[in-house]
Amino acid sequence: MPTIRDVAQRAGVSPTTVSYVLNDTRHVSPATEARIRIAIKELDFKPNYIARSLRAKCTLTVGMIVSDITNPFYADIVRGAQDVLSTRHYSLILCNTDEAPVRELETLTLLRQKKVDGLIAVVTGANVDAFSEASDAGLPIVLVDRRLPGDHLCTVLADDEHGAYQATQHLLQLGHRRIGVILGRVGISTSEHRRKGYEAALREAGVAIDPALLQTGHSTVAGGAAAAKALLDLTPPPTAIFATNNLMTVGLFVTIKERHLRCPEDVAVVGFDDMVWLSVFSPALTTVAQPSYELGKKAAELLWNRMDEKKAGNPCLVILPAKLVIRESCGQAIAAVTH
Amino acid sequence: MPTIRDVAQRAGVSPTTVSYVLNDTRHVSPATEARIRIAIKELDFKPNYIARSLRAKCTLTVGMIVSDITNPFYADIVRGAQDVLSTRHYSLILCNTDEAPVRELETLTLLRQKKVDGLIAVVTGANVDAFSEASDAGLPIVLVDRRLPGDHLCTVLADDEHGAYQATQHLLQLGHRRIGVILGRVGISTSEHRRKGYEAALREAGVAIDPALLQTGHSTVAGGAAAAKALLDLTPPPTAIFATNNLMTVGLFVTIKERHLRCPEDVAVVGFDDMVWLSVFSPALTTVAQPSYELGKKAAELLWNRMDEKKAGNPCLVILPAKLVIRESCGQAIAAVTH
DNA sequence: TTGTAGGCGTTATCAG
DNA sequence: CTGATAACGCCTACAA
Repeated sequence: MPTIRDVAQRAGVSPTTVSYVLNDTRHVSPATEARIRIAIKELDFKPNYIARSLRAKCTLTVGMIVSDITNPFYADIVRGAQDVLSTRHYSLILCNTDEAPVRELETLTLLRQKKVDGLIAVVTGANVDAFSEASDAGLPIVLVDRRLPGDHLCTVLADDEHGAYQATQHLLQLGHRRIGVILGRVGISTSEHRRKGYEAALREAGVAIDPALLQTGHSTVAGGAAAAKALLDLTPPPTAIFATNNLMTVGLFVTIKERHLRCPEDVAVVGFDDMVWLSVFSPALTTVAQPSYELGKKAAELLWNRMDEKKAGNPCLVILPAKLVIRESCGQAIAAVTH
Repeated sequence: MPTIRDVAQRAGVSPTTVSYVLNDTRHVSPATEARIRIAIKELDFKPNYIARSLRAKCTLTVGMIVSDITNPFYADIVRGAQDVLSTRHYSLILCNTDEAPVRELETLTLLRQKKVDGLIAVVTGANVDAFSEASDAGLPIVLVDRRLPGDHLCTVLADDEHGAYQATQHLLQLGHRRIGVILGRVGISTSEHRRKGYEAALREAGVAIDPALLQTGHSTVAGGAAAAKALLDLTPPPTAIFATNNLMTVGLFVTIKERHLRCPEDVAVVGFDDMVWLSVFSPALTTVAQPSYELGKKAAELLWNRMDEKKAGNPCLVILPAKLVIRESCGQAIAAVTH
């Protein structure tokens, strides 16, 4: 691999000058510049970014922490972030935590050691101090999807509460009164917000909140299935179920299928998160569509501002709308459900 | 940020010794080691990996190029690779090409400049020379999912041909004789292999190959929908359609839904790629399941061998089995289809 | 058992 | 308009 010195030698100038033309950072006579460019071409010289990073204290790399890239919701977020960052010539180191606080912490440390210029993270909620400390130490950080208590960091969220509110309200309008809800881990801000939206809609409709109708679990297919079983085992069972994330929704359908129940005839369902394939199979899922791609995009834009202008600014909170997409899985209005 | 010198000073030793205890690379008296460790703790010193990389010529970072992380198939591959590499303390720079050769080339160059220790790629097929050159220049590379002509690089594939063969054979056994197939871009090795498998099954069954029944397009929902329309517009239309990747399968179902056709009654369908949610909605999809996670895992293992032992070895070709998962979307055996 | 010194490939200050 | 020169933070002969 040729270095800047090789180029300099070949062009008969000093490495300094080569560096300057490379970065277009001071005027160089057309003649020498031409010679240098030729040398660069001939040697097929490409600057070593590691060396540059060491010197310039800037790596053009940002860290991205999500719980699992395999979850289409996070994949969308990553893509959104990546699209804006790659435009700015940043690349992205991707890390999965699987919701494990230790891995999150290790990852954070690793990324700091690799000197990423910034960080976008979907947090587990367990490492509040570590993130604060990193931020205080000067690392630009933007959280996506979930907030951290205190809101000391820049955060981009979907309007979970309103999304859940709309979903629940929709079911209420269809005549449902016993509406089960499947929530993710307590302690994650999204679960909290979605529960609030659910309760707000019920309260507004004058429907009493039955704690037995709230089931929480890990945001996985298994977690959703377990919660679904608990709900369907109630007497009477709910006539509708609101599953508040994509994997748990799948778990719910696994259970529905296992029990040979029909949707929406036996249970109406509203999910959370949207994906193309949810609209083409039966029952096409009524769901709260999160602006997943935009979440990532917005997070990256905020991060970029902070990295670029070095103006840390105050922590900010951006909330993007979530909207209900009505399809078949809720069925038609039902008269009065009396169990 | 404290440096190794700060630690040395605080412990009253030379930076050298600190470095040696850090890397456990030569014997140090217990007493000094203890002092050093205390200093490290007190200063909360963490080595700067950029500096280390520059010196050690090893970044503990590998590049991963896929066409789109938003496609669950690639997300799985990435996850598989990541799981094995993170165990080895490597992190991963993720890049999307969207099948654009230019972006692929830019990405390759960028990753080389960032001095990744290795590269895993799903190639577009257009930059054969660039990849060879990088490999010749000493960059360990493993291709996944698609091969490049000449097979000069280590490659991990799914058994596309046999997968497609099984799918087609299954449809034949059910009595179908006019079987349409929706293929991805020609020029991508997977399309070629899947076509071969399809044709082999037909040939074996003594069914003539009708070119009108082969439709190709971009591996997107839109591409799949277009191909589906072309097939369904034939007279007579095929009684079964084999869609050879996940996005195109969705496109097929979009079209089926638009035309108010029933599956499997009006058209039987076999897809490619499996995902949890495909098994819970109706019609549950019969599909050729690729070992996506294992593809990534295997690729990373091969890459790791090359990076670790510096034994480049010969290019190798690993083919992982793809297996047909039978569900409802093919329906029951039909007597004899005579159009 | 420990330390000195040089260099990895760039960039940036300062001087010419 | 151009060049020495000194870092950036770490590793590793070589020397003691």
